[in-house]
Amino acid sequence: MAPILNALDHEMSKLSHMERKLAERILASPGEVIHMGIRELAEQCGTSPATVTRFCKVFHFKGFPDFKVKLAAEIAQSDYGLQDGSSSYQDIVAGNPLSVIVEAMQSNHLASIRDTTSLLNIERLESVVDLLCKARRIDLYGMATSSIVAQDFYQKLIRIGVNCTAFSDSHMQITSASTLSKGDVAFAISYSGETPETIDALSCAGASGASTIALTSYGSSTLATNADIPLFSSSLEQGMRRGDMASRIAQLHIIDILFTGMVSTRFKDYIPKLEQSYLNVQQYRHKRGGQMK
Amino acid sequence: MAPILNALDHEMSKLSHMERKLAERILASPGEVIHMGIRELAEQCGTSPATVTRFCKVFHFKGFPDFKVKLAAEIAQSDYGLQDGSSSYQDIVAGNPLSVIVEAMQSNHLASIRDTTSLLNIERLESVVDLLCKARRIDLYGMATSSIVAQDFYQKLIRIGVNCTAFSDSHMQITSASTLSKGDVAFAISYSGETPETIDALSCAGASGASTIALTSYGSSTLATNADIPLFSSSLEQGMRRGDMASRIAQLHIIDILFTGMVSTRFKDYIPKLEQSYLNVQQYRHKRGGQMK
DNA sequence: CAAAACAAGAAAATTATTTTCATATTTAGA
DNA sequence: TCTAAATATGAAAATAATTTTCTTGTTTTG
Repeated sequence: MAPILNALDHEMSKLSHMERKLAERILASPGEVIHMGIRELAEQCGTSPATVTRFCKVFHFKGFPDFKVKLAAEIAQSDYGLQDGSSSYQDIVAGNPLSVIVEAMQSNHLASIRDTTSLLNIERLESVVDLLCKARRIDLYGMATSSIVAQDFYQKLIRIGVNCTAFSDSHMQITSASTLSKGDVAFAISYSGETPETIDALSCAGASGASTIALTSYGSSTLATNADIPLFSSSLEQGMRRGDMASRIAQLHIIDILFTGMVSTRFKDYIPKLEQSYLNVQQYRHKRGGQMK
Repeated sequence: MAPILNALDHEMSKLSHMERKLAERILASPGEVIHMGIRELAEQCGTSPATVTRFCKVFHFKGFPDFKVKLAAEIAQSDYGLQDGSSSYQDIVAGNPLSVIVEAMQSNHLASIRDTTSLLNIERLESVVDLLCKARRIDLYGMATSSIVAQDFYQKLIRIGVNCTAFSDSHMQITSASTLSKGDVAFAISYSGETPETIDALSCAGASGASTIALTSYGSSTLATNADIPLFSSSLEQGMRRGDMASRIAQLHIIDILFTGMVSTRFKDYIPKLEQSYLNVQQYRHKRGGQMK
């Protein structure tokens, strides 16, 4: 599966002192090594370029550049392998070089999307899509980070002519919620599921007769319990305070599924509007560009 | 699926005669090209090494060796993907059942994050993180979908006490841009890289003396060309009008990396602020909850 | 305890890549 | 149409990267 890195590890005992240092460095972060020069790698291992070249030849590569290209290919493949199975969330701590952050972030976001997808309940999603399609009016509630997700959904829905509004002001949320009635939908978003403003708004909407949907991180939360239909994004390990980054990506993933589901089931109604809104923006731009010249 | 080869194909019309020959040769058998020297490739295309180097820079690579390593990684990925067929971007069409949509969406979002990560230039990211950390003031520009990304970044930066603002109003963008000066940073976001309002704002910011950063989809665009430092998220096949969904996820992925990079390099300055802002929100809520009961 | 074998770096040689510069070609404007 | 500017391109110089050679010091072995 990973012939090169495997070989480095396995042949470790047969290598000389400096060669072992090289092998260790490469195994530690191969992703970094493929972007290094021979001089740089040698320095980092307290050795000389000559030794690096010899090292590459020991493993039957033409030279260092050849080694890099082959290693890059191997890494790309094994990164891909992450897709099936091992999903681990990495916490990010002080002083990490950017290359480590990039890898950790990729790993977190991939895991987050995968985990969220596997938690999805198709039937429940279908009910939500159906409710949203039939809704006379849709209210979106979300504070802080979750307001970003709400705004995103809002922009999408507007483009297909759905009557909806996104609120991040807690007073406006409640005000709007109290004017909803049967056939309307309130859609509340909260990472923790414990944001009091959002809980209040959704409860109020439910009391007014609207259907209520909650999108929160997986686990029993007040918001999810109060909703007619709860949807869940994957939750990260507790205490990872910076973990709402992956969660937001997962929530947007769900939003995309819901939106695409709406467009797909009501193709004939929505697609022309989507095309039209796209073209209108283009045309407006063109006109403006012409005027400016 | 294959951002580099895709870009070569897609940008073909914008390339010059010799550059097109190069693109064609590379597309014909990329697997061969990654094992060639610059001289060899030049010869096979009846051109000079100089043109090859320039060609690589057009596509924002550091140089020919950098191009080879990145291409090797991409080929390895797509080869692997062919085995289970799940790695390509899927377009979503009418009447698809939700289960298909869910799978397609997962595939798209995963591919988007992986592709974007593989395109990242660590040194460039480091420069951006450095600029952002040292900035006296940061302006964020983005229209429509991109304003969501800008808002997201804004919320993060505010939490660590950075002096910044996110604009989606084109007049405000320009107004603010013209008041920037040396030591300030303008950060523009656009999926297409051709949003006129955003281009104007970034140019204006540059003229005012600020450092300019662009975040766009991969490929040569006006916005990227005008920026001091361009950053790229992976681009989808043309014509996939609903494709900005994956792009937005990829852009948020980059924002997360930048933000985490800032926090990580300036741990001592930022973390206390981050903790404090978190605790303050909690405390405020608790107080409010008490009063209401 | 020598002689052979090996490891490893310094520096030279080679090779690869990038940049500069001069020239040819195309494009845009008068 | 002609000229000026912009662009494209290759030759060659400059730079950088890599490999090889040569030397030295170390370990191993008889």
